[in-house]
Order: sequence, then C-alpha cells, then structure tokens
Amino acid sequence: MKEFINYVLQFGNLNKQQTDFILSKAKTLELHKDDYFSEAGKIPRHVGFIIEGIVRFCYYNNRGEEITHSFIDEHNFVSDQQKFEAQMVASEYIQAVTNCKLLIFSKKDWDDIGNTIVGWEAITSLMVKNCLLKTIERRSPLVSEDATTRYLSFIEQFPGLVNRVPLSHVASYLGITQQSLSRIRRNIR
Amino acid sequence: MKEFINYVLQFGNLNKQQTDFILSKAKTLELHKDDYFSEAGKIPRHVGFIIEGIVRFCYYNNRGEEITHSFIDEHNFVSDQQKFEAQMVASEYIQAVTNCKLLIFSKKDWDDIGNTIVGWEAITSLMVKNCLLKTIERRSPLVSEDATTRYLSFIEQFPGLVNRVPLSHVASYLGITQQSLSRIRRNIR
DNA sequence: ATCACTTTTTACCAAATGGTAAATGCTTCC
DNA sequence: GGAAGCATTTACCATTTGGTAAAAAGTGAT
Repeated sequence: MKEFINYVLQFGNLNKQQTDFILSKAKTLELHKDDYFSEAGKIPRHVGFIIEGIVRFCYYNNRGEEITHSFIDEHNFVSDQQKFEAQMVASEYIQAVTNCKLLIFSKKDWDDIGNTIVGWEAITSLMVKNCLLKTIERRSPLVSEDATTRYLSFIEQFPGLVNRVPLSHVASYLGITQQSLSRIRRNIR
Repeated sequence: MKEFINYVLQFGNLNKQQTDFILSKAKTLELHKDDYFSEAGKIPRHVGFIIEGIVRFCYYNNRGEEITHSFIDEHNFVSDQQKFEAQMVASEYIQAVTNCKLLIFSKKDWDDIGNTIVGWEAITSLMVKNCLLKTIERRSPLVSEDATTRYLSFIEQFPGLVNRVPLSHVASYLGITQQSLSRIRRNIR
C-alpha cells in the first residue's frame, strides 16, 4: 500500500486524506504464475500496481509467434492504458510471469478517484507518460543492436529479472530465438 | 494553421475564441533539409507542428552509429516532450529530412496557453500520449521481425515517405545497414 | 555538358542468427 | 525415488545480415 502511494507521489502532491481515499478504492489481487491480468479480445477491467512479482505484455504477430512486448516488475504501474481508458477490447494480454500480488482499481473506482481528487488526472497522465517513455527507452534501442548487446542491456535494465523469467520469454522480448539466447549466455561466460 | 487546430480538436473541444488564442501564439518556422529543430546537448526551446516536410529523431549509440529513432511527417506534433517540458538538455536531436514548414510555440507561449485555456493540459497530455503510443506501435514490432518484414511494414506505416527519405536514414530506422536495405529492395521486385 | 560529390547498388566473404532435432537438466507430482 | 513433462543447452547446417570495397547512378554547380 505504502509503496503505491510513494509511487504516485513521484508525480504530484497529495495530502493524507487524499491518499487514504485512493487506498480505500484499492483491492488486492493475487495471480499465480501464468494467470492473466487482462486478455486479448476482452476489455481490460482494472489497472494495477505490482506489490510483488513480474508480469509481461504479449501479443501474437502475423506469423503466430508469441511476442513479449514488455516486462513490468515490482512497484510499477500496470495497465493496457489506452484500452482501459476507452474500455475497448485489448489486442495484447498481460500475464503473470511469477506469482504476483497486485493492488488493483476497477474502471469505476479509478474514475471515482478522478472525480474526487483535483489533479488526479494530471498525476495519472504523468504516470502513463512515464511508463510509455520507459517502454520506448528500453525497447527502441533493441532494434539497432545485435543479439548479445540486447541481452547485456536487458540485464542492465532489469537486474534481478533474468533469474526469475524463463529464458524463452526473455528471448521473445529480445526478438531472438531461445537457442540463440542460450548460445549467447554460454559465450558470455 | 487550420491543420493544427484540426489536429488539436481530435483530443478535446475548444471554441473559436480559444483556438484563435492558440494560433495567436504560433510562429512559423522554415527549415532547410538537414537543419536542426533541436539539438543534442541543448535545451529544446520549442514544440512544433509540421505543416509540410519530414523530420527525424536521432541519437548516437555506444558504438558511435547514428540511429534514426523515429520519423514525423506532415500534420503531426513534434516535440522532445520530456526534455521540453522540464527544459532539460536533450540527448536526441531533431533534424529536418526535407525542407519543412512548421508552426512552433516557445516554452513561454506554450505555458501561457496552458494558463489561459482550461483543459489545455488535458489535451496536450492526450496528444503526447498519442505520439508515444504511435512510436511504440511502430518501433516495437521491428524488434521481432526480419529485415524484409521491417521494410515492408515501414512502407505500410509511412506510405509516401520512402521516396522522400534517403535510404540510409530508413536503414538506420530499421536497424539494418544500407547495403542490406538495398539488397532487400532488389529482392522485393 | 562536365566535373565533383553524394547516394545507391553490387559483389564477395565473414560472422551472426534461425530452424530442426536431439540430449541434457530441472520440476512436479505421484 | 522415479516417471512425466517442461525448460535449457548443444549440435549441425541453411539462411540472413554485416563489413569492406568498388562500381554505378543520381544531383548540383559551374
């Protein structure tokens, strides 16, 4: 709980009364490894904040390959934002990579907070922009690097994630086959 | 002028008085091919809207290679947003790929608009989120596709751009060498 | 038209990555 | 503890891409 408030306070000031109100709307959700937080073809009903665990955003590309588009770990905001906001059918799914503990907010509660707390929209806008920028900063450089460099920068950007995420997911995130990634690991030592 | 207003109205409603006020703050700027709209190591002083022309976002990676991180063309918003907002030194530069005609706003004028028009911040937040999402949608899939597929989806996403942008820039955007791109072009026919 | 300059195409070989398949290692469940 | 089911590593070869270099094509200025 505390963690979520600290996270939010990065993006704007709120008093105790306001943060209490926000937390009064929060529910907790536990996901088992491989459970879905939201699914492709369905409308995302919640946004979340990861207390513990790792999730990934995925989709299937034209060739039917499952692509891991990003990882989100502890103390970060999770949302298929555009689809959640507009309550539209998602094209990506969000899946627990490990067992997870989340704080979640329904669309209604999220809107309630917006209608109650002045400046909440500005805060969430910053949160979302921040998430999007982080995604770009992490993903975009992968396009122009070779596989080994991609893997090394993955380790740098997500220290501590490598050992908790299956190799196949990391490979899919990096845009290489798991055989290549395995080979790269060997060559690095 | 009209185009910019139409663009903005996608993200929220404004009356004539408000749009007039916005336009009263706009200046026009012409850039020659290869001129910089903003430079790495300097603070971005303006945001812009492209009336005519194409610009690209670039940076140099660790190996000293120039990476084209994105292209922006006619009737789109151009801004190194995070750095502009915070008036921080940029790490990327924005360069005209063709001769360009832009509407631009200084930081002060942009803020003036925000202080005058209720809801302007919400509108620009949506604009920025939209730009970031578009960037992710375009760039991210490149990671997991082979060079030919990348090129084909580039053509799809930016129809009409291929013939106005030097091959070397396209190659750099796609994360491949220009020799490879040239070869791919040949094989496609 | 010619020259100088830049961009694009080719060619050739080396290196990196993918595809297929099998072997090994690691969990989980009984 | 053993068997079944995944996950990871290895191996082998085919394919793709990169690096270097040179040729060809395009552009602009005089």
